[in-house]
Amino acid sequence: MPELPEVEVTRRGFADSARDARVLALRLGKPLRWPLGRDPDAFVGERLGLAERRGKYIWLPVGAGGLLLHLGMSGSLTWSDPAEALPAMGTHDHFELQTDRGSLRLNDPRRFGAVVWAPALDRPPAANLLAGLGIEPFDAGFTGTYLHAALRGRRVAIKQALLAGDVVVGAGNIYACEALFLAGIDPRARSGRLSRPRSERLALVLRQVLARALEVGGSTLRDFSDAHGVAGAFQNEMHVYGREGQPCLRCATPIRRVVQGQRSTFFCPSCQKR
DNA sequence: CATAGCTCCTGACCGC
DNA sequence: TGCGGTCAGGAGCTAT
Repeated sequence: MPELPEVEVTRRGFADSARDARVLALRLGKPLRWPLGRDPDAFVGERLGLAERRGKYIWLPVGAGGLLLHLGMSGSLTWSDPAEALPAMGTHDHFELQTDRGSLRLNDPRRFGAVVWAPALDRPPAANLLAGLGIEPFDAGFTGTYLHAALRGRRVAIKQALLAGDVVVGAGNIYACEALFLAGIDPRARSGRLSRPRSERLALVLRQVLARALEVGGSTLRDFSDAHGVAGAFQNEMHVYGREGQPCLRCATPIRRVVQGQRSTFFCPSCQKR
């Protein structure tokens, strides 16, 4: 599942190559989450800017506007150089941007992903989709103090608060579970009850786990690969995610799985406290 | 405002 | 081997 590390790894994989490229054609496959919102032919001749990331979204400037892309849960973007023979669009290829410098293609079996045109990042529909997103975990403002204050008054479990993305962006199911394990916090703990020191600890380990995943190319459980088709390796370093029943790597207690908000949560009942 | 539930989609997996 | 049922999951949307 593409979370912040996977999205950022993807962005880095094509941003420089795509910058300043001229659009030759835009092709669409099956519908994604929302319609593109603009005539595909209108992109032809326009120039790409430098792709940036906000949360799990990628903003790719095109002409005077841009495309907001999301990988959903099974999407991957690949960049191929113009020299490479471009394979025909496959069943799960739903978007392709051909340029004079290469092609960007979105493959997404589940089609929870999105590619939406907006006249600017701060105008609809991009602005609507980004509204309400929390702080970037690598922003200097993301501190224990911030986290503690942002969670104040909340009754939802800390795991769900992390997933919601309105406090801090970037963590999906994998990294939320891993960060809580590393912080020694029970995922079912009420978010508003998190102490200052534990908030501090959580902010720190969340940044650390995301940074580590970024370093090793993200996590590849099934579909994910970077802009050059390379799989990530963080799945080999997971402590709790997907490890139900297996011994905790720290204390050997069997890892437990519970469901929170229709989502699986994995944790060590011994290492993680409320 | 905060929260819970529903929804999109399809490959993988399970039991018969 | 084939088939139906169930599950997973990001996040917007609706309802409470």
